[in-house]
Amino acid sequence: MNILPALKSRFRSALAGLLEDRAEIEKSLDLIRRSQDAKFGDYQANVAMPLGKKLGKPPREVAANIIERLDIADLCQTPEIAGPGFINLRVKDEWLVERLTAAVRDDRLGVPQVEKPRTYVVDYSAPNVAKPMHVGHIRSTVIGDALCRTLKFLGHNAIGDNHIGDWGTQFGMILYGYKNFLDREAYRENPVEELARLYKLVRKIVDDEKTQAVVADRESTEAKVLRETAKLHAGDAENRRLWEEFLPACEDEINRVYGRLNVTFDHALGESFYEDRLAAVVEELLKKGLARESDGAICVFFKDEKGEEEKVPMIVRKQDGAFLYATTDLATIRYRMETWSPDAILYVVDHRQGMHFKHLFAAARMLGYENLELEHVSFGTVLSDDGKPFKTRSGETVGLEILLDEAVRRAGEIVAANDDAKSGGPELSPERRAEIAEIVGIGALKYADLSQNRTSDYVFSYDKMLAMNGNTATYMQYAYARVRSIFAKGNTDVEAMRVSGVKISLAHPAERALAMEILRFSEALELAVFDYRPNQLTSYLFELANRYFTFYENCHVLNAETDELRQSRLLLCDLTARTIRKGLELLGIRVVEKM
RNA sequence: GCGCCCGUAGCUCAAUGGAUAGAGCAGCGGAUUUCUAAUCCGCUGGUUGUGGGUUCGAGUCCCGCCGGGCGUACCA
Repeated sequence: MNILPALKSRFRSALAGLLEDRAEIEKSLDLIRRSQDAKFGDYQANVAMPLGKKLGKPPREVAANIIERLDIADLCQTPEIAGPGFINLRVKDEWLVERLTAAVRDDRLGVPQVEKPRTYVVDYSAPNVAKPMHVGHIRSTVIGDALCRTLKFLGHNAIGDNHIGDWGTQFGMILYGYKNFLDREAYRENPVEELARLYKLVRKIVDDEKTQAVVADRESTEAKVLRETAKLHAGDAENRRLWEEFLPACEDEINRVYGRLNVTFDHALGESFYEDRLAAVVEELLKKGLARESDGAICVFFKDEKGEEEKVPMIVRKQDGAFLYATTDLATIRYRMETWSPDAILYVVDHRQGMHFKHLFAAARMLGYENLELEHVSFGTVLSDDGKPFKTRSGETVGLEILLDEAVRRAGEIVAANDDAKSGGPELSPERRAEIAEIVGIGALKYADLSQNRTSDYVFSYDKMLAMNGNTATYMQYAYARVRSIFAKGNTDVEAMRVSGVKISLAHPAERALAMEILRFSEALELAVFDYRPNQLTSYLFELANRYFTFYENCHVLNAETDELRQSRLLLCDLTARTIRKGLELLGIRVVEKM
């Protein structure tokens, strides 16, 4: 058992004599946390202050009562009462050593599987296949993938589903463009590029018409686009044939990007998959009296807090009979419930769609999905350094691959410069350098996003993400490579060492601090999953790498005073390397042995 | 207008209602016959936009104000 659960277990027993209500006890246990400052010990229990009020006693007295009942001597040194009633706890070194020894031989590094696995559907990335992926897809893709991996590692049944946009208006744009502006030669050579050009062209025409006075007796391009979409949805043979022709090429394109990003999905059930389930959703809403016709559209209206009807409804069928993403999303919830009956569905989608999800979730509850946790895991916008949404100088959105290429190019420069500067001369071949640059560059891009609190906007900067200092993937990958190089230099048989039964020593404060952090890995994972914030994991890894380097400066490994100490420190190195590697793996970031 | 989100060090950002609000960058000062210095150690830097309230305790919760972003009926 890890530190925090162990502490909670002891406090649970101690509090049982003081409090009747089990729920109250569990609530109190949440107030046991890691100390912010080492001088207050390793962990602190803040339970006595609120309890003091409830029991009508001074908090310090309550704290003393709790300590009296606490059976913790094997785990901690004598608890101390401080300030208004904090209980400070310092874990015994013997206990840490015991846990570390267990972790050394454990593939999971001592991280337990959850006792009650839940089933999660994680809905992330969801690009429109009709247009190339761009900067706006990074966050959803990267955060969703990391959450999915972490949930799985903790023992949950997590299902990653890429709800790709393969059925909406954007296909109407392409169909219209194909029929009116196609460059056959270009299409034959690179269909995806030509379709992307057509999409942008039609999009521009539609947008331009909106700012100009449209000639009244002429149908707008937007209307023509919508008609192509409607024809596709109605089963028009030609549009259907074109759709089937376009789709595979578009999918190959996005899959190539996922390959580079090291992102995977369990399913990729796009909007078109739900095509024949949409009408039934609308019918059910009508039948149950949840939806009604308004201005020719079928709408679900919601009540606000005062019980008054909100002005803006959720439209599930348009005047022209076409369905919208609200309809698709409802059909998708139903399908997911029928197929996987999940406990939760997480939508990793940017914050601007907040109202859509508020409506969607309300509608889902009205349809009877009341025990299903529906979560909009929202995130902010990617900005450039002028504080405005990240665009090219001409105002266009930036293609995702251009970003990847530039990050990799810059990483390549850094890798080459470092290798050239090595005291023994360069040790990496040009091919190896290129492989490392790809891993470092893409890792930097992903980590920069994941290390940010997802709810806020963030400023995109190559310099920041590839910085060699600070909370970056580069720093973490470097720490990993440094640890691994010790094994290479020392000709260490790591596998043999793990089963050798060497006793780990924590005599030096830097050793102990590192050990403590290694054992906190599962805590960090639980925090990351608790409110779906991978930055909890990156913060942990940064702290771990920091403590490793402090250890590295203070505690010589290969030239340790005795062989036992050398073995002990090698084990700490091994645990550090494995924890960094596993942590980065859960973020979808790879490591290299040399850089 | 209404709704949602945000405002923390010069800059970029952390901080499940807990002790003296933390990092990185930038600035200043140290450490290298190196286990890869892409490192480490120290210093400087704050009325957490603002005014109230709740609480033993507020950056965090509630209300007002100021400033910013986003959304607001047939795109997603």
